Amino acid sequence: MDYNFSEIEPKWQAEWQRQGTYKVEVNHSKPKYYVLDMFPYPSGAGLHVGHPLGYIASDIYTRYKRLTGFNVLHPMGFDAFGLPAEQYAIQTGQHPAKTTEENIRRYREQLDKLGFSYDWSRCVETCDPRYYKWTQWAFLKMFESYYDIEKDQARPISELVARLERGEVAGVSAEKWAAMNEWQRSDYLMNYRLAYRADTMVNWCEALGTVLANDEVKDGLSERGGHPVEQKRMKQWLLRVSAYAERLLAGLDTLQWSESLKEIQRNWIGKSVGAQMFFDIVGSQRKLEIFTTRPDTIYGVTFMVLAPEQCEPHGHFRSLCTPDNVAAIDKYLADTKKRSERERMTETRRVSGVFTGSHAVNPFTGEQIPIYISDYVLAGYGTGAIMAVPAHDDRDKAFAEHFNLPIISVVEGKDQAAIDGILSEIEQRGIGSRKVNYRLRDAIFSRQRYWGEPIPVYYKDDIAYPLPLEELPLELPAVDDFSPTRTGEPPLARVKNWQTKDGYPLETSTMPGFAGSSAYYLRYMDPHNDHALVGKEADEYWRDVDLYIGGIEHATGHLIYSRFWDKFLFDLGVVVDQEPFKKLVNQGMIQGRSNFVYRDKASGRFISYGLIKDYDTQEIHVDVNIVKNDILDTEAFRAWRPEFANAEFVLESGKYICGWAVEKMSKSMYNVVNPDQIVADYGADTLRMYEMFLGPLEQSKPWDTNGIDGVHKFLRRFWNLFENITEETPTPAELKTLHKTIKKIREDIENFSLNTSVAAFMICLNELGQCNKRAILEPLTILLAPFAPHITEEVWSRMGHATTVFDAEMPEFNPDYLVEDNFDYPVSVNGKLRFKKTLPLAIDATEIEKAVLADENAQKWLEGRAPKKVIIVPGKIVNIVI
RNA sequence: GCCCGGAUGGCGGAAUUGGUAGACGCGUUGGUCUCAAACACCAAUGACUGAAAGGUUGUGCCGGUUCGAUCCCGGCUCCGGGUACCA
Repeated sequence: MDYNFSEIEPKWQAEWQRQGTYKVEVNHSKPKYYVLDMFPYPSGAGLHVGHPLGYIASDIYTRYKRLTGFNVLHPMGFDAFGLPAEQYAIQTGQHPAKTTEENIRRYREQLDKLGFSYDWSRCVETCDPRYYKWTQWAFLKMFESYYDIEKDQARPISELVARLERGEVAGVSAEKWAAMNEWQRSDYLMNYRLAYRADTMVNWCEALGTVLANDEVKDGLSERGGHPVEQKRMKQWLLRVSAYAERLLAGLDTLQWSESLKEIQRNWIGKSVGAQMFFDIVGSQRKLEIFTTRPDTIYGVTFMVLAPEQCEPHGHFRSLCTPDNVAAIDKYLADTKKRSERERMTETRRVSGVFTGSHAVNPFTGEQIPIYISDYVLAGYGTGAIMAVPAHDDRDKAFAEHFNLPIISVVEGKDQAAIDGILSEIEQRGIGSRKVNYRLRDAIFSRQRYWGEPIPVYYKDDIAYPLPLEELPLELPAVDDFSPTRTGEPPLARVKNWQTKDGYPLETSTMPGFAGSSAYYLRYMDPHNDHALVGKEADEYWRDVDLYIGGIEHATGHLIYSRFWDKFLFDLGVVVDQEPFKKLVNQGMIQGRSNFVYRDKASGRFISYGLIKDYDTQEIHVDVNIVKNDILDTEAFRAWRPEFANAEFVLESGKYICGWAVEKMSKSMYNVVNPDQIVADYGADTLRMYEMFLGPLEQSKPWDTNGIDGVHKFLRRFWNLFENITEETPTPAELKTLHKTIKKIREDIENFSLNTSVAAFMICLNELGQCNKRAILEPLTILLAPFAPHITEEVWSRMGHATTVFDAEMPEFNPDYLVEDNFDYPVSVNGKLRFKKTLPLAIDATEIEKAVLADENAQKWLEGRAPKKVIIVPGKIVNIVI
């Protein structure tokens, strides 16, 4: 009987579904394990061969954990809100809900064909009101919370109000609070709420008609679509992520993430420790506040610099601009504004600036130093003003050289003791204090778009009020036009009755993409709970994600927001763990491998790759699906496109060889490989094992089907062993092979070294030869089951088992089978002569030395040269030094 | 610029982290089967040299430590990723 994967695979997929093989429930008699994939955005293009890489790895791990006795939660869902569906809707008028639903169905079909062990009864879709009810709920909780610095956690805003009423908040007396009207109070509390509305500089994308978060902007262009992004002042909802900066940073140390990923997050949080200092201003009562990490260089300060925004007509330091300089300053401000946008695109920098006309006083030297304005100082970081030390900072130096300002060298290298000394003095003299600054900004939380969660807030006299929790979910209303209104308002402004029951207008912007993905891992634990995001029992059992697999591209977005969200829920007492993702593995990207044909410009014939140097040819992308091992299927090529119907070829060795290159996987390069095609040709088990065999999981690599036959051949050989299974007793050599393989596979899975484990299976079969003994094949089947679930399930049932192979137990490694009587010692004589000597393992070093020196080979070599010493690494090597 | 990571045959990649470099797979060559091709199976396969045994050389480049270095140290080159007037 042949290995008929196209019959076996659908049969078992249906059977697993019928039996609910992968359904999991809370089970206190077993240890839990939670394996999570980053859920996909269901795009219209469907899955390509790169998507499943991480899913296959996590599925192998899930099945392995289950076989070793864990109760494994392994869910899947869809990140269904997002821009592409909406862009498509604007173009075609098709409702995003409809296209999203279709895409999800297609994704689900494709995923099912690969034999994943997801518990689909726990599937969540972020655009489902039953799901986004809890996204909105968390938002309202954030709105009703503030960050208590002393307790170092989020607390209800009502506690802050109570403290204000008692006059316990610095700067606001009880009387002052009592005297405030509703509008003023709302305005004041907005400075504290964890979800707040503020007038801020935002990344505005004209083409997309919406604002974007910092992590959605790359090199001044939108991440989706690559449209230009500009800075604009707008009123927006934000999340006070910055309040959690220190906890987000400290928490990293407790996680089993790759160092590079942790480093990306550390840089993004960007903690810097230094001092906040106040400089007197000549002829003014005001002080100039700066932040520096190097207070020890204070004696080298020769000028001050302000960010341009500080000196705009309504800016903080406009008053420092003296009348004779105002004209020059305004010209400079106008120039920088224009320039900054252009420069973001070209990345060129040049020194520029203008003198304010005012001077500050160096508190340590008493010297008067000029105050400049320059665009190299950023308004958004620190205090938007710096003390310039040209001798010890490259940017300050460039500026000083350009404007002929003095450069005074004062310190050599960074000396923490000196810094601490100066800091103490600064604090003593009351001119500043120790201060920590973070680069991490609050996350902008409104998008001027339709296809997202409505923000559950309404307005009364321009004051924002939360919708009562009982009224959640606030469902996204139907519209038939998805573009912004004529006045530039979001699509929800078109909705006739977009208001509360009492007629107050609702917020018209929606939540960003990261909202729905921030707590989805919690919802999987208890997906049908109508009373809570996650119930106590479910949360206390499943706790956190033990293993999270996904792409590195979420390092500064989802993985920051999600950790923030989790910490907030922890403060609320809703979840028991402070970190959501204990261990995280980033799978590499699968790139496309394009193929080319070469058309001779003179004759129009197609020249095989090895011969093109003799012709003047034009390189043309050819569909990789009609090329195998770089050999073109010439008939398929003629059928591919009408203009090639009569193509003629110049072959080498009877074949047309194509050229190739690694490029991004994309339709236009004809290098997209669809997993469905591979599954049809080779089966899901082959695809699963081949994707793992391709190389280390974390590494990016081009998709290349050149080696897939080797893996398929392995499965066929495995299948054939079961043809005439016998009950014979295995030989010691066979048992040794089996246990060597058990050891290797178990270690490799634990280390995610899945490429070498596939190799280990192949070595195992090579060594076993035609061995068809049940005592060997049965444990081998269980071992292979995580990798190739269908074929193993089939042979398992043919071996007479009534239950699924995944209810079996993973075979244990027994070291006794690996003990050998003799061992090959490689012997090297001073690096020249090398030979192998078989010696008993259990003999002591001097005996080994004697035996080696007595060896014929060694004696011949050593003739006339006395050995100085013999180095023996037990069980490994003998080295004779002459 | 700064911070991470990497470089091994014709190709993808192994190497118990200081102990026989190149596992496993692909490709290539030769063979068996076949009228033939495909499939399958067997064998060889880093390079140079040699009829062979063997010899020489070999993990991006230069140098060092060591009996011994893909691995450790110093200095480069190139490639990938993150980040960027962050004071």
